[in-house]
Amino acid sequence: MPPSRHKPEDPTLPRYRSLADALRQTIERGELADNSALPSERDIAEAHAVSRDTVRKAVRYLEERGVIYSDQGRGTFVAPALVRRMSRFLDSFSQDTGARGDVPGQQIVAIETTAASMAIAGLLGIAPGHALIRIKRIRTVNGAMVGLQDAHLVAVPGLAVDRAALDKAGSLYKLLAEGFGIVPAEAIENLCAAPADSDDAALLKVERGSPLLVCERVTFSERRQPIEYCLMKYLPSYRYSARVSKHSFQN
Amino acid sequence: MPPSRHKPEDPTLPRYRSLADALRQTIERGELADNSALPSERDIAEAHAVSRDTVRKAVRYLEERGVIYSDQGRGTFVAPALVRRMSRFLDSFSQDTGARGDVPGQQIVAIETTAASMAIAGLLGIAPGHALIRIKRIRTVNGAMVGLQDAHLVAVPGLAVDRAALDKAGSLYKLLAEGFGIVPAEAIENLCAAPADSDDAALLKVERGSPLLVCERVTFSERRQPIEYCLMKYLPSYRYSARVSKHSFQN
DNA sequence: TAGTGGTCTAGACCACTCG
DNA sequence: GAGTGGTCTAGACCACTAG
Repeated sequence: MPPSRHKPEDPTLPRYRSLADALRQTIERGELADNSALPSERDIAEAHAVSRDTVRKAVRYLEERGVIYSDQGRGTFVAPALVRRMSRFLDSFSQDTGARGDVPGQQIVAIETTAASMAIAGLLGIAPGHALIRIKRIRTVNGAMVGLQDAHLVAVPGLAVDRAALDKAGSLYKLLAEGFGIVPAEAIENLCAAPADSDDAALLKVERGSPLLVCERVTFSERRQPIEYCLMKYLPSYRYSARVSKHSFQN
Repeated sequence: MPPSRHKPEDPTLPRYRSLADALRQTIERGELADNSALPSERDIAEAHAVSRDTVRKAVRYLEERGVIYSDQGRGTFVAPALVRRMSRFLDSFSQDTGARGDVPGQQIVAIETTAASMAIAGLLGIAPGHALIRIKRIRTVNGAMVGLQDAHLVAVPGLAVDRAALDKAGSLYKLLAEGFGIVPAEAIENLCAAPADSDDAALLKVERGSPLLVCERVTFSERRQPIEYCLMKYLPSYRYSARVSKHSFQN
């Protein structure tokens, strides 16, 4: 058994993840220009004393995240910075904007218990009238208002959300994860434009009828149980970003 | 060598893809309920006379598309229909709406050659003033107007787009692929709400200032060369859908 | 023709879940 | 403890690209 000189920072991290992190760092350090070729998978395997299959896992991991791309028969290449920086992930508003170097904030408008309407019940796969915890907030970035979030949590025994706990956690998802072990794994989102109604206008301090970006989200737990329905309305200053890849399509 | 009863419809399709298609069909036929467990990977491997690794590739393929999900130590399960039907893919407007059973259409407003502004040049990684082919269209679904698309193609030798060819192909991406071998592989998108300006208002027959969903897209070829910048403005009736997964995030 | 990524195999061990 | 998915290996062959 050849002694591996590979020293994973986190001993629990699988080898292909360590390798992927190492490769990503090499790229982000600027040692490889955009669209330049990485060493071949066989060379990387030898250099890091791992099997080629492990290299392929690392390569695939980075490819899914838009960091590199492979061409059969040609090689593997560094994705242009514009693509590399982009990756759409399920994340709380707080982490999402935090990752851009901005400071997220919130003003809690209301927390109340309600009953699910037919529309929301249908989306969440629960019975109409099922208890929901509704959390309405104004979101801010660097102190400036950017939009409203109206979350409807599926009430489950033991789940309780109050102002103090939410303020302390700063993020609803963080509170759910750390306080109740509820971890979002997947979500579907639906976006469209819509005019501000009187409530929106009052809260966001814009005129009634002015344009808002409306995003509806249904979030699922790791076991694909519906967690929440969230209706978000953002001012025009807010940007929603996505990376779309051909591989997501079936051919 | 045990005789495999597996008969791939397309002989060029890799085994894991055939297997994935077979599994997907089993699910879509309704033989497996939402959140019910699939057979274990080892059982599937034996049943289909392939190695477990091939099964894992098929499982992963479907997992990425939101069709199934795996839990370590528990098993692999059918994703709920709501998630299953959702997958965001890079596609032409035509295929995108066609996949929903609607009939896409277009009215070509203008096709002209322009010079890249600094803003667009920066996004596309080309020099300001570089030639662009601008294609402005009104998009329709089932005959009803849904929005505007203003595409700016990076001009390359031999590339020519005219009304007749575009009308015939029906889709710009189809024309690019079949006519010029230019195949989009990846794109980044940026969405926000904005009020209609006078041009938008006139073309879309709405009032000036009424809300539109604005989507900016930069598309890249398989070799990550910028292909186009496209500015899209949609009426509130248009829905943009996305599936967001935790796996896209780095932890 | 040489080198690349893409697929496939057979086997091993680990981490996790659950009865 | 039995069964599951997750990782890893070593080797093989294929499909494709390029000089």
